[in-house]
Amino acid sequence: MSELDLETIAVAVAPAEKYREFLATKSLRMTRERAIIVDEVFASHEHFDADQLIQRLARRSDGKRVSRSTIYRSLKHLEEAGLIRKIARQDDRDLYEHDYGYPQHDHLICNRCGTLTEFHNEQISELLEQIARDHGFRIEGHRTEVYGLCDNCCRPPVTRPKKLNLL
Amino acid sequence: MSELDLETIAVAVAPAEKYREFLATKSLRMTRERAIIVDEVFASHEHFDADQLIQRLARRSDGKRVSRSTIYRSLKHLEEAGLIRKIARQDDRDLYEHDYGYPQHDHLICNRCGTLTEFHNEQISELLEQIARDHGFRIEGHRTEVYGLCDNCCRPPVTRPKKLNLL
DNA sequence: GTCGTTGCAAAACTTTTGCAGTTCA
DNA sequence: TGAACTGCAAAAGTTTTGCAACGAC
Repeated sequence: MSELDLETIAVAVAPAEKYREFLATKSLRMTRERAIIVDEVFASHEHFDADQLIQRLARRSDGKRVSRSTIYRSLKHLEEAGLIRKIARQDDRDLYEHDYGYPQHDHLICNRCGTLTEFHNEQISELLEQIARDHGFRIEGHRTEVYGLCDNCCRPPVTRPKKLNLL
Repeated sequence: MSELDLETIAVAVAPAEKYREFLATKSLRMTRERAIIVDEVFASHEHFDADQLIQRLARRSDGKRVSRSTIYRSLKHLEEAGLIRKIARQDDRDLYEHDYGYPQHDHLICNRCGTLTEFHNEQISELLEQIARDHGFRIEGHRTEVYGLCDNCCRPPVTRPKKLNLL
């Protein structure tokens, strides 16, 4: 099984604080709603889409509800602030992941079960840098999505005929 | 300036013919509309989105109009048939490019002007193969998008303030 | 007090779908 | 002839926006 082999990197300030700084630079305000959202976004390291975040916020027992519009508006901010980034589209929705306090990485995406596996490879980054240089291009970021079948899905089905279990 | 340094590869059959074969395998029919669409899609090698294709078809002087629904339906077929593929999202629309008669490649995408520059690098493919192997993952394809500023956009602006011209 | 912000409902947009009539094989 | 196809209009689904009330600084 492929395990997550990346580690969280040390960050100078918490996401909420970084968000606050970002807001300050644009003369925007840290509101109750924005605090709730950045909290919830960084409460779990899973990738998520807008709808899932809306669900998670609706499920909170503390009644800290935030409207759909505000969530969409905040996702834009968080992306602009470099706290999260879009990684792909899945089921016609934009998928986000943490971009702050987490090293650059790419994804293996299973065409059958949708599982995302993260990986990091420095050589690829170096090659891309080289290629960009050759084209007079200044890299700000990249996204590599590898599609195919994950470990689980390219094995023969685990639910074999009973007969085989007896062999 | 970065020029397109990829060449069209020889293909055994024309796109329209390949489409016909695909349709045959699914007991579908080659209709007047489908012929018009595959023709128009392969008339130019530029990447495009559904709306642009609709515009191009609407602009045809021969009056070969095709409805929006049929175009969307055909794009799905063409993708499934391996004739085109989605390369990214731009302006909230799926962007397509030719996938038949054209070698695998990736893109440098300018964050400012949106220009797409194609490149191909075999070493990256090999690295990805290696990484996939390590994870028990079977690659079916990949997409690498490099974001940043293209050659043009990372130079100082050519249209300077008038004052500077007088210095 | 001044703006920025929120929530709501409505709008905007791309893409999909149901259906009646049409066409291909 | 019959199943597949088209075009239309309507629907679906996500994301955005106008606006009046509200809240941060």
